[in-house]
Amino acid sequence: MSEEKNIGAEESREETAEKVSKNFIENAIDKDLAEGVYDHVHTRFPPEPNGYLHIGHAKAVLLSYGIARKYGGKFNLRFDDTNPTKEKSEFVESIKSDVAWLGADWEDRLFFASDYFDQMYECAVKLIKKGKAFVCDLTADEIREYRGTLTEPGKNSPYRDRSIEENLELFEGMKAGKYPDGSRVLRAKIDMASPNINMRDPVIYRIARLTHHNTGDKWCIYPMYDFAHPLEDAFEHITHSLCTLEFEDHRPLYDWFVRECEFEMPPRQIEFAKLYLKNVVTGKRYIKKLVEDGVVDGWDDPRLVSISGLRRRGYTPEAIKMFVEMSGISKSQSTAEMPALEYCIREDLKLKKPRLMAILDPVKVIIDNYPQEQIEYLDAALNLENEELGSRSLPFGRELYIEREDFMEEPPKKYFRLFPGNEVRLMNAYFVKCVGVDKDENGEIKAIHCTYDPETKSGSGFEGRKVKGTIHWVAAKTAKTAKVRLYENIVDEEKGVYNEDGSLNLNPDSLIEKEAYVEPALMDAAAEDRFQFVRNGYFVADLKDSKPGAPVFNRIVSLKSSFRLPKT
RNA sequence: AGGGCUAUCGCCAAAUGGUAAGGCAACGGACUCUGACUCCGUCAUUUCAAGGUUCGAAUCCUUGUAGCCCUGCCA
Repeated sequence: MSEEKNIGAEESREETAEKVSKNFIENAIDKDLAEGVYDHVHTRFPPEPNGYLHIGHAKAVLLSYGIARKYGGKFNLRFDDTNPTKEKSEFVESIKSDVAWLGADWEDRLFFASDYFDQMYECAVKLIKKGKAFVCDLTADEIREYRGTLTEPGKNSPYRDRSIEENLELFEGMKAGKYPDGSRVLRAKIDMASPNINMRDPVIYRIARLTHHNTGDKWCIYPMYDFAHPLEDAFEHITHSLCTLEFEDHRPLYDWFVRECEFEMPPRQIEFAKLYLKNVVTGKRYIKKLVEDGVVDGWDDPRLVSISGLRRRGYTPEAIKMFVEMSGISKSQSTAEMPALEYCIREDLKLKKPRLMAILDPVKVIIDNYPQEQIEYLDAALNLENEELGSRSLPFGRELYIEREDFMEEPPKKYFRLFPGNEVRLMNAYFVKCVGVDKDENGEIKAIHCTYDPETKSGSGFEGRKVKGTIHWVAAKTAKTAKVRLYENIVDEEKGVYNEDGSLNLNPDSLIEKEAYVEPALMDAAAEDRFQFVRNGYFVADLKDSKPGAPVFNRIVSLKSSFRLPKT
């Protein structure tokens, strides 16, 4: 216990030293701690197990977990499973796996709202006994009518003044299954004229004979979110219950339940803005349709921003954490841009991962003055900026592949790659000079002829002359092929995410698969190994489709580039 | 008789009455065996608007404006 606190305190010092200012939630917590409202911090992430987590949830997970860590407190994972119509065990498993992957450690504190159903029932009884709740026989439609509107007050239910005894008996009957589904509800007795609609005698229990993923058929009444959530927080001794902005209007109700149920250390709800990404689809119904239509390869398709999709795409938990921290916490509705996320993954992988060569769009180069059958093994560093990564043996020969875009027969100004008469460096190897081009009958380039200069070998210390361009390559004779997948946004950013009818405006080129020539060392890649393919971007060996000796590479993100071919 | 919340650079975001941080993006330039990285420089005389208070206002007051959320027996 005290050891944990020390670790937390140490981190707190480190992190505040780096971070100039705190966010508004940390300020509020500081104040609570200073005023003695709480003497510790305990947070939670409370998803409903009704779907998969996405990048937006990552903010909520990492924020609550991060705050707990920062203050030397605890963090719970709790499934808010009070509505069996939408919830499945499949989702609790995927959510647990995603939260764990993100690095949020709930230790032994995994909870289910449904584990508290007995306690919640007791709280409801307590409210009835205090005259603060009543059983209402109005139909759903009638309740809606009685509720009033945004601009008009509601009116009291005719059942509002039932005696405590009658309410107790009726509520017990509800629990015992005496009444049909939907025939009665338990409501809090608050104020039908409140300008806050949430306070107009909200429903707190409904009758529904549904099999619950956790409690089975034990219950035929289920508590509503507004009643259940504050109780869950209180039962777990949560201090700061962080949630998103749309629950702001529910806070008075949250506080009302906590007060009326008479908890000793009431939790405090604080709301923050969700994290949206520009031009990115997160809507459940849209993604569901993409999956059903076979447009994407499941909820973990690398083009999706589900946590599992991001993982398959090659994003790291570290990068996602960096992104969430970079985006900041506030109450103003905000939409981050994709390049910020891309920056984070590049930044994370830059020094950590080896940089090798692969040719995505090959054209052949023949080095006329290089011995016909010779293969030469070069020692090439895996990452010039991180020597610890070591080097690999890189085969070089007379015939090579280079990228088609690295050669132009008639180059524009400032093109300093390969063109007739020009000399470039083959990365990790020699200078080569273009001396001619073979074409077929259609004028398509079949091969580029070069000569090389043996004196210019990499690492030889050759200083005789400099060359403006360096290009990457793979030796033809030893090249292996691997499937690569290049991803773009699944929707068309230029013309807009949505069509006029509300459907998604899909980008037909969101996935391009090709066979690439790769250097032999890449064939050892295991699933989830990440690399930089020099000048092409960062790639990951696909989690699902990579087989030993036959990796499939997903492009995580391209490299930044300021190179622009002048328009002709 | 509506209520709640939010407005600071293209995008995030700090500043807690003391003279507009930082990051992403963008744009110059240097360097370069990745047109990457790195480095250096540019990028809000002004904080939604208009008034007011003050020696001093993004911060306080007034009046507007705009955006988001709320009328599930969903969460």
